[in-house]
Amino acid sequence: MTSAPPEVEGYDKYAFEPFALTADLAVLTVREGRLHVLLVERGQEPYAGAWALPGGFVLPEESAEQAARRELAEETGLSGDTAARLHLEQLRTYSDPGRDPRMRVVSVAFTALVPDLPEPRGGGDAAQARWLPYEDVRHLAFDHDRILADARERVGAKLEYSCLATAFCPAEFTLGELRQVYETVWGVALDRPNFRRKVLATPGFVRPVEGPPRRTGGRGKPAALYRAGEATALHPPLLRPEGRSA
Amino acid sequence: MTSAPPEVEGYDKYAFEPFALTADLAVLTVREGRLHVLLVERGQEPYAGAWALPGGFVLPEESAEQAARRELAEETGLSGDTAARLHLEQLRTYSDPGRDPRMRVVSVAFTALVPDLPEPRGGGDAAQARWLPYEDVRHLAFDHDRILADARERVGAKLEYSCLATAFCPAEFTLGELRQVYETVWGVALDRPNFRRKVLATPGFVRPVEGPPRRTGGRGKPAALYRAGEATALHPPLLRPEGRSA
DNA sequence: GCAAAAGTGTTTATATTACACCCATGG
DNA sequence: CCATGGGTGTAATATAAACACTTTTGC
Repeated sequence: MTSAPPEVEGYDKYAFEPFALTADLAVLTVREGRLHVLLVERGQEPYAGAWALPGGFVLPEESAEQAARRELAEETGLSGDTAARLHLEQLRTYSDPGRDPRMRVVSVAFTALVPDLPEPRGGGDAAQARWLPYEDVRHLAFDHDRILADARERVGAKLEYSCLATAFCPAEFTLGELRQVYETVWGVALDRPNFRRKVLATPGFVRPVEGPPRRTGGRGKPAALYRAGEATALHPPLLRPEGRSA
Repeated sequence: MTSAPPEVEGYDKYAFEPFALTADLAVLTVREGRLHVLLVERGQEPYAGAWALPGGFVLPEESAEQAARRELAEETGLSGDTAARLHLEQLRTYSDPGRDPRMRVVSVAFTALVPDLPEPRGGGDAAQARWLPYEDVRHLAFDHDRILADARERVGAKLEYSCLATAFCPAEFTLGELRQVYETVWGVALDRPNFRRKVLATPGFVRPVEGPPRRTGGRGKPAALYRAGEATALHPPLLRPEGRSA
């Protein structure tokens, strides 16, 4: 229910301790066989000089998701057009009192899965923005360590039963690249032939690219190219060998 | 990132349009083979007289989850102790500008799965509180129709790969009751023998109750009793016949 | 006895797993 | 020609689905 604020009956917006709302992003990508996270170096207190997830305050006329896209474009130099098309997913909201020393700040966290992008340039409030390997990340500002860990867990689980993995790939990709996404996020090796059959047996997961141009990931035989299909769910799911879920 | 609010550098908490934060709950139960939702009738404008999800404002020293438990206890007459033990799960946050006509209100929505409880008594801001069959619910206040639909979808998906279904059951339950949870939420009939094997084959899903007392759900042969086990994930998952996922 | 639900067994289909093997390319 | 990754085939195993049958209760 959404009745009037406590201690107030006449909707006096300023009569109670205000909340600030931020949108923070865990932007993940697979680069050189390792999971990477987009981080910014904070330019001001608190936590000046520390690494943090990109994000910022939600403006009065924005939804949290709009704010997330805007902040991402501002802080990384992505074009607004690219940011508008990104796969963004709401992760959860962090509302513990005291998570920001200045005032009551509630953060709506998002997860973004992106293909390997060019190195970002800093901008906005961020002193600099960089991709860092997930394993090397420690001691982020605020409760961002926890947010990042939650994002990683969620992504690992969603790969099992959704077609999300294609979001890590460029528009056209080989099945080897797609498999590498799973292997990187799950940290296991998958059987190549079985992976291929599984993916191709799922209607709408990937669609072969017509023109028989082929491309190689480096060495070896050139592979057929695919695009992401229209399906979003995976049935039956692709379970990881030593499975866990959310 | 969480730098200073826009248009402000000195952390003047009152210099920008304030947000209010609410916690709203989709409390679901299975009753007489149908999914039911706990709703309250609004006692004041806006939407006075309309049905809404229980919930209310997050207080300055609370997290959203604490607020959700407190509001649930207040509005339904559940003991604070019961509310403290409920299975509560954050669903998502709704932040569209304009979702509340009075001011900028952001809602953190939770889903609660509860066993068949006694009819609630109204309290707090609510004129009355009632269980209503999910299928009959329409035209809730604010964007609560959407929140409720999201909650239902999430619960249906989570039954597949988590042990959540036991949250709908009382402390001791029969496998028939557990199966009815699945059948009700998914709207399909499940094969009894196969369901039984599947549940018993999952370590930690249910634990048999020692004393061989047995109980019947109504007619038929008395069934063995079980308690919820310590497992939270289901591996491999229990897929619904005509599957979908989140 | 009959209906209803529990519980056991069995058969068949489908999915997963673990390999062996050939193909095309770069160096 | 050999290392590397793409792609095909196949047999062994595990899981899921369908259904027949016995048991125990209330009425």
